[in-house]
Amino acid sequence: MLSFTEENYLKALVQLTVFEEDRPEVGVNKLAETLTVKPATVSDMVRKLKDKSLVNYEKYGKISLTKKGSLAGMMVIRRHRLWETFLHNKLDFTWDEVHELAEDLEHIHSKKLINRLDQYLDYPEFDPHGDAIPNSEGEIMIPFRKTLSEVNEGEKCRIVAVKDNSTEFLQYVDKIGLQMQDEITVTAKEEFDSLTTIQHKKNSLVVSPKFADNIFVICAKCLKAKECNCYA
Amino acid sequence: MLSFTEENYLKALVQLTVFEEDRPEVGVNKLAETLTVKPATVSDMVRKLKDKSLVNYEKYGKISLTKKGSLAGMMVIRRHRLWETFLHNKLDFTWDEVHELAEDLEHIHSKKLINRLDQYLDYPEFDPHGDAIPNSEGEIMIPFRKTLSEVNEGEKCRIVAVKDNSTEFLQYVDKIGLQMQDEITVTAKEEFDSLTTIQHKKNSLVVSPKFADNIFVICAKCLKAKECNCYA
DNA sequence: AAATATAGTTAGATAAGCCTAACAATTATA
DNA sequence: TATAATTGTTAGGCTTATCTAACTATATTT
Repeated sequence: MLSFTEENYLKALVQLTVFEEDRPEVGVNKLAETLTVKPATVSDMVRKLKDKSLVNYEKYGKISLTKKGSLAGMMVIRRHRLWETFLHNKLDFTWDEVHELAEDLEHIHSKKLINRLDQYLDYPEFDPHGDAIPNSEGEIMIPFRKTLSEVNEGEKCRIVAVKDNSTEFLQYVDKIGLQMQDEITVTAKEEFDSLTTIQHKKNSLVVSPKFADNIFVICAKCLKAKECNCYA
Repeated sequence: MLSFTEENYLKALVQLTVFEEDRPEVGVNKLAETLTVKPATVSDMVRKLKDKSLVNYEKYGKISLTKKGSLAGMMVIRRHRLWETFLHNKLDFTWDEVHELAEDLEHIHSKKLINRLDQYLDYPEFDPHGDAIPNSEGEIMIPFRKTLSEVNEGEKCRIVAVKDNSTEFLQYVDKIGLQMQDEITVTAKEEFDSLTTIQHKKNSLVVSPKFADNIFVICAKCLKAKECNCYA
């Protein structure tokens, strides 16, 4: 049985090596930063995870997940995202409130519980932030998507997810009126200060690069995104 | 913020001093036994709880809850019983499965979460085992009830709760066909071996004293039980 | 009241997770 | 390539929650 802490290490590793970066390995410092602990702590812990065959690691080398570790991490993410969906869909929590609560709920281990919850929610594919929910085998759809920053001028796209799950960011998205599945068009990209202007419904909005980096979209051109899905 | 462990100590103390015994204090050994830890461990922990003003305690004395400790313990029990009700009513878990899962869920602290859950469940008064659920102020109805063992020969009563929440006991109750709110009549009490014979629907059942001690009933005579309720 | 039994305490250990401070290895750069 | 910067490791400490073993206080019984 994995501890609360071990699970958080594995979850962070999945996030860093599967979701965020394309390289399936990560250094001690990066992991420490993600978990807001000191590198010394990670050094110790990674040795422990290696002993349990959850990660591959050699002194002074990079950290990567074994199949076992990856599955365990993926299950934590499955639980997290299912609870988020429950809180949002059934208990009417706003999308900026659910992440923090799910940080605790994700550590409840019962497989039966989580599968019942999945059923109760009618097998949702995405959580309230637009992230795919791994299935009970730990497989996840990786949708073909990019950040708003990567969209070319003139292109039309659909907002499908957010990268940053912080309250501050999510409330800001609410404030300017954007919602998941909304269609937008990039009308201008300013070279000088990297501001992006988008057309959304009847309004024209100007967003910062920091903002645009944290919005995931699927472009009109590849709306057959479903066909591009793959499993991690 | 209380730790997982501290909460379990407080919960056990509420159970021992409010629900089970009438004396509002308990010894180190008894508490240790309840928590399945060694008395030495309790000795240490109780000192820590005293420092936090959660219990009253003097060396070699008895342990009792302060108002603060009692409220905290009651909230753990509220969370436990609401989660049990959720698991049973919404996720279709059987009554013998819910206790164990709720042991983990009860430690999720968010007051907002638990109050939303309460609302979602339509403010249930009792959990699946017939135990009253403390309200958001930590108040609880103590129903006027007794164990089946205490019922006199010839008396009619209604099953309202079980004392033992173990899978084994609950499955046994299921097996012999008893359900909460069922009416039964004590038709015989054998002096020699303390077996109790009850009439239940069309059947006559013989139950052991161990069994009868773990079934709570309200007698026909005092069916105005609601009027006898008090708050702890 | 003395002897015994029960109940409770203390001291010293251990394991998990974290820290700081000092050091070592690796990588980048002049 | 030598030096500097970055990255990672080790040693030693701290806290929480637990244990065992030895001891002490209180309660019961003869």
